[in-house]
Amino acid sequence: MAVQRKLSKTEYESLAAFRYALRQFLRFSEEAAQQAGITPQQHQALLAIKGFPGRDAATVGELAERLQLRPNSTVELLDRLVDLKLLIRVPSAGDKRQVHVRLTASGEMILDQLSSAHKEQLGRIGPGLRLLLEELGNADVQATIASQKPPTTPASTLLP
Amino acid sequence: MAVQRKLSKTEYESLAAFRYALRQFLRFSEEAAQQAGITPQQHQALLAIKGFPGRDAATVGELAERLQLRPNSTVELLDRLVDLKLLIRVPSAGDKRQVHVRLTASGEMILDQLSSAHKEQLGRIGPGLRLLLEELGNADVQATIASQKPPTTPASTLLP
DNA sequence: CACAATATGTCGCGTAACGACATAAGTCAA
DNA sequence: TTGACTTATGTCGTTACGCGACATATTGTG
Repeated sequence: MAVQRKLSKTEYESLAAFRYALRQFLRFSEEAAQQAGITPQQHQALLAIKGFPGRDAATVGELAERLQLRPNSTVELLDRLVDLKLLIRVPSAGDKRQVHVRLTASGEMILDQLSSAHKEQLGRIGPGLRLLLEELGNADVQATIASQKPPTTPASTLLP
Repeated sequence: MAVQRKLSKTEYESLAAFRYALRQFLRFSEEAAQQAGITPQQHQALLAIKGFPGRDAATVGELAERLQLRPNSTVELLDRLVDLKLLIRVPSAGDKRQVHVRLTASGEMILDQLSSAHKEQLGRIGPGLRLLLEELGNADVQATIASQKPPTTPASTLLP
């Protein structure tokens, strides 16, 4: 299938607006993590563990997938969190190659605080993000090719 | 206003699922950029320029805001893109402190290719992301505090 | 006109993620 | 059982991005 080329100016603006919103959210997240005394990556790891579907622990491999990191990078990230006493390694009962990882009380506190802040922030910006995504989904292929007929007013121009 | 604490397991899972989806998208984006021969950051810069609202050029400061980077970091990023001949600096007509930046033909080609791929991908994952955001927005504060009554089945458990 | 504020640019540093490699534990077939 | 092969985790040196601190040029302001 050939890649469809020649996007309209409006589509570029929509894509850019989406990334801008994403970066703003990630910046908020980074600053929140820093204020909590950890790095953004450490925050992500804590959340991936506590928020693992159906469990509140996970193996290194599972976290590597959820964080989209190489397994060895994940090990290094977890090492730092263990040093901070925010999580502990738990030898797996079954497969002894695996190592489970679980939050400590300190880890839970920090994650709780950060997650509350993030939930609030997502409540604020969520609707805007959804609008941007909808706008990108509605991409009128006709107007895209012809680069004519301005499509429905882009949400990107409506946001602050 | 006091930060609301004690999130439910479901809320942690929703937050984690959202970040997982985000990371998957960003990973896709990173790989697409690499295959196009540039770094993810360079791709973001090209998009921010071409997708700047109302213009197809921007100043360093404007890009710093849109990319959520420090101005000096932005300069370095732009330097690399100029080296690659993907964009050019244009002295500002008015304020001579400012420097505008614009894509070259090569830059346009690469961005066009990448943007098409991203538009496709967002068409695929957009609906899932919107569901996750809606789920996070609907956060039933009642159930959150009591940590009881499983809320509406989380979209995170429905996705592949 | 002095002086503060703004915009861009330079340099050295800290660090996160990676690739390449190492080790331990499980699996499977003959 | 043994041996070969795979999987899971961990170690180490390298690379590159973003940053803080600082420098320069232009603009605004009293």
